Amino acid sequence: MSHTVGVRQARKQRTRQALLDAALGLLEEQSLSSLGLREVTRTVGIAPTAFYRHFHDLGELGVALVEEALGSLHAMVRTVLIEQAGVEAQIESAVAVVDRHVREYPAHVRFVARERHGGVRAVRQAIAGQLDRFGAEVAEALATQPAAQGWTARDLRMLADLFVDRLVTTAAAILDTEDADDAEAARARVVEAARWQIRLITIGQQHWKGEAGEG
Amino acid sequence: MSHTVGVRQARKQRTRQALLDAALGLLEEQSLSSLGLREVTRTVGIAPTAFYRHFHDLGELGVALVEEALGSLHAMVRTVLIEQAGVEAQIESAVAVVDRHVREYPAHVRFVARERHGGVRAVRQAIAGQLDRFGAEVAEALATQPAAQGWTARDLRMLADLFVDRLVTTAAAILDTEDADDAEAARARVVEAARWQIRLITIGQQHWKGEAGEG
DNA sequence: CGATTCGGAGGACAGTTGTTCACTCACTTC
DNA sequence: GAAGTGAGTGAACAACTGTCCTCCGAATCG
Repeated sequence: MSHTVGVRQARKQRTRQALLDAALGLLEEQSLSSLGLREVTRTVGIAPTAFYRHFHDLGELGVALVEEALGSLHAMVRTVLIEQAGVEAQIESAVAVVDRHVREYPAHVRFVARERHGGVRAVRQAIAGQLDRFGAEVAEALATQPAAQGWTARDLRMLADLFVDRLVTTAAAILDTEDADDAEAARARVVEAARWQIRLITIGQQHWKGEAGEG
Repeated sequence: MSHTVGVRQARKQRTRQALLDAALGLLEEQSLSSLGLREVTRTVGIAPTAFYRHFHDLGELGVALVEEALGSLHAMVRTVLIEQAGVEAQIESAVAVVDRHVREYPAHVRFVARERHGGVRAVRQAIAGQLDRFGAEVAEALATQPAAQGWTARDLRMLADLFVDRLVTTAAAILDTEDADDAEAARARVVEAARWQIRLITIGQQHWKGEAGEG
């Protein structure tokens, strides 16, 4: 009973992961719609036909990559918005989480930024779906905060989307600093600008009702 | 002296434009790094080798497309921020300009959104350069407004970038509504959300000094 | 008018692509 | 331990790619 999972199935999942890893590596310098099936299998070291044992399509592989890249996103909402107390601490934490995530998984972030509006419909929809769920979760978390009492669900959602878009844009902007003159300094500037911008949005949130009470 | 421009040069520029148009059309359903040179010349109706008379590379064609797509951007700053008086009118005007621009040039907008983080470095840099100039111009325009008196150039630039990013994101989001169930309604929701979000940012701007006076 | 320039045509080149088919052979199952 | 499953192989297919070279013919120039 030492192999309840099955040697075969384990080996299959290992080459499946190898395909995902190889594709992610190749996608650092091209986009999914130009990636070749043979290109991927060649870098893994298997025959081209073996690819079909795992995916019908390169698009299907792309969707799997989206899951891998954005699946861990949801745990972050809790980390930032629930475990932290105080607006300033939340801003600091949110930006820090993004910064750290880009440093740890640059290829995943690049993939999402590139394919969010890329040429493969299925992948675009997968990313849009994940970000939509993410926005909903942030809105839900915001609703529990004292600063958002009395807000409609719709307003909370628009605010959440504003935060999410800003974090996604920030992640992409951090990546772009990699080939700058002084990469680390440029990165610090982007992160600082993101903190400033989110703080400004928060101030807008706090004064919303007083300024533009909705009819 | 009726042909000072030259029949030859005019014909050349006409096929050059045909190449750009054909490429833009093909790029609606794929990304630049997967676009084929022969694919483009085939839809134009010329021999593959004729391509080299106009561009060394498909990347070079891409850079030309960036110029075509984003070159008209700078005139918009004046339209929105100078010709309009009053914050509310400016917000309305900015969002309306984006909405109209996406409706008139959807392929150009899609191209920019797709290639902003796409697989061709030269095109990425061209887009980044244009958006950078755009941000600088918005910051400059903001500086003339009474609401921004006493702000540092750095703060104005971060605020401008926040506006620019929001408008770019909105343009891309509008495009995504094209294949929704009720496209026109979804589009209206996106536009309304953008207005709401920009209004909130503006409120943050107005209360910035009072809340977080910098040392 | 003659000479020259140059946008475009057409053929040919070696490589690459996705997909098919029949196959092997280690693992699983009974 | 025999039968069956299924991940991976390897050859072959037609279709396609970017680029090179030579050539044509109309627009330009002196």
